[in-house]
Amino acid sequence: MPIDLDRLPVDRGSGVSLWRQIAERIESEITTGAFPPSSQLPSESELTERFGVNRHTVRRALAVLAEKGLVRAVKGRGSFVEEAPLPYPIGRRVRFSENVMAAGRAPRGRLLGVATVVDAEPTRRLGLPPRTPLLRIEMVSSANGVPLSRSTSWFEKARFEGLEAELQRTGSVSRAFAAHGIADYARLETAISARPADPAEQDLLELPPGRAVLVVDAVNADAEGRPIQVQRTRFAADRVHLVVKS
Amino acid sequence: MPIDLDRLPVDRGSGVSLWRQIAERIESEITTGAFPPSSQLPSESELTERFGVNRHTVRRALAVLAEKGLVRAVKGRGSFVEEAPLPYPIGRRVRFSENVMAAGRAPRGRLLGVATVVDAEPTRRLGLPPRTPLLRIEMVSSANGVPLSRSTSWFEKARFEGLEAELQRTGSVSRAFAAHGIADYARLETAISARPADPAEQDLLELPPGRAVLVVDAVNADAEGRPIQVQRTRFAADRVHLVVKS
DNA sequence: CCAGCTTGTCTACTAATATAGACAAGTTGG
DNA sequence: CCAACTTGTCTATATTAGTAGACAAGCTGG
Repeated sequence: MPIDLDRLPVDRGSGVSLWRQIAERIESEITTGAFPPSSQLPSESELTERFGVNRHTVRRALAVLAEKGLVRAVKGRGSFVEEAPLPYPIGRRVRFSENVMAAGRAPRGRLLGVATVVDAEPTRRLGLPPRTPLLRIEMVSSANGVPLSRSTSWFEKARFEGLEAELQRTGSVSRAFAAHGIADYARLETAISARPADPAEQDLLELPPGRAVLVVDAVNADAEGRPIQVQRTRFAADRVHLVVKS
Repeated sequence: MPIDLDRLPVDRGSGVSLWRQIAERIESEITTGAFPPSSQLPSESELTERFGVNRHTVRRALAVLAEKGLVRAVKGRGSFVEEAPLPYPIGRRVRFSENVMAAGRAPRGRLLGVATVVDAEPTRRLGLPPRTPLLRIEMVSSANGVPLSRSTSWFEKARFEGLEAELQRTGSVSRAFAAHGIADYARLETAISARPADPAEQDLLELPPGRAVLVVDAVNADAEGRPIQVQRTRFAADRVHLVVKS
C-alpha cells in the first residue's frame, strides 16, 4: 500500500495539541524556504485535507503564525508568507520609494484623506506664525501590496496648494514636491518611538492585535533649510526596521 | 523579589499538555543523572507543589514514564527510577545470582509454590519415562528488591526430594543443587522468545500493562550431561537483556 | 500497634481542544 | 456579471485535559 504523499498526518493523543503541531510544521516549511517570502500558502481547506483535521484547527494554527508575524491572511485571497523586514535608512536623505525599490519591491502610496487645519504643534515645527492654515494629508504606503506605514503630514497650505492632487496621482511625496518646484529636500530631525498598534492602525496596516508600530516624527526642509513638511509615520514594526547610520 | 526555587512552573496554554511537560522534565532529570537509577523520586504531592498542578496531572506524567519503563511506582512507598537493564549472559554456565552480583546488585529468590505433578513435555525433555512424578517449583527472582524474572522449574521428584526447603532457605537454585550433591551443572539448551506480560506476570513482576517479557526455555544437566532441570523463565524485558556470546 | 506517610481509585466538575456545519463577505477569472 | 474560490464568523457538540476532594490500601518508623 503506497503512502499518500498528500497527507501529513498529525499525532493525536501525544500531549501536543494539533494546532501547535500544524503551526510548527508550517513554520519550519517557511524557515527552510519551502514556502518563500510573499508566496501564497495552501488554502485552509487544502491544509485541512493535508493534515486530516478540521478547518477550525488549521485556522488556529494560522492565527498563531499571524500573531508571530510570519504569515498574513487576506480575506477572499488567501494566506501569504510575510516578507523579511525592510531595512529603512534614516539619515539626511529619506525617500520611501527609493528604500522600497532598493529591496526589489514595488512601492505604492494611497491617499486616505486631505484636510485644511490649524494646529499649533506642527505649525511651530514648520517655523510658521501661529494659526497659519495647514494642509494635513493622510496616507498609507505599501510594498508589493503589503502596507508598511501609515503617515500624517502637515504642509503650509498657501505654499503647497493642490499638493494632494499630485500625491493622489503619483503616490509619492518626492514627486509631489517636484511638481511644486522642490527638486530636493532633506531630513532635519527624526524622533523615534514605538507602541502597540491601535485598532484603526491594525485595520489600515492589516496587523493582528498587539503588534507594534514604530512612530517616527520627522521634519523635512527644502534646499535652503526651511522646514516644508512635518510628518508622523507609523511603520508596521514587523515589516520595517529603521536603520540609523552615524 | 527572589525566584522561588521550589517551584518549576509549567506553560499553560502553550499547546503542550501539562502532563507532557512534566514527564519531559522528569525524564530529562533522569537522563542527566539528577535522579540516578534506583533513587526515589519526590512524592506525588511534592511534585504537585513543585509544578503547581493537580496531583492527577502529576500522576499522568508518572504513568507515561512508567509506561516507557523509566520509573516504577510502589504502593505505599513511592516512585523509583528504574535500573539500567541487567546484561544476562546465556552460555554453558548460567547463574542468576552471579549475574546479578556481577552488576553490583543484591540477588534474591522467593519461592511462590511447590507441587508434585505429572507433565509429559518436561518429562520428555528431562529424558525420563512418561508419567514420572516431577517437582514443579515456582519462583520470583529479584535484584535490589526489583523483580527481574518469574520462573517455573521441573525436577525429577525422586532424585530431588526436599529441594524446595533448600530453595526456600537460600533462594538460590545453585545452592539447592549443591545441597543435593550437584557441585556443578551446565546449560544444555536455551530457547528464547518474547510476548507481552500477562496480568499475573504484570502483578508478580510489578510491570505496567503492555510491557514485554523474554521467555527463556532451558534445560540444565549435571556433570555427566544428564538433564536435571527443565526451566521456563520470564524476564521483565525492561530490566534484563539476554547476551549470547558465540 | 499505629500515626503519618505513600500510591491507587473513584466521582464530579470546569476549561481547553477538536469536530461539524452553516453562512457572510471579499477576490478572481471567464 | 457571476460562478467558484477564498477567509471570517457564528452556533453546537464531543472529546481531552485539568482541577478538586474523598477515601482505600500499602509501607515505615517510633
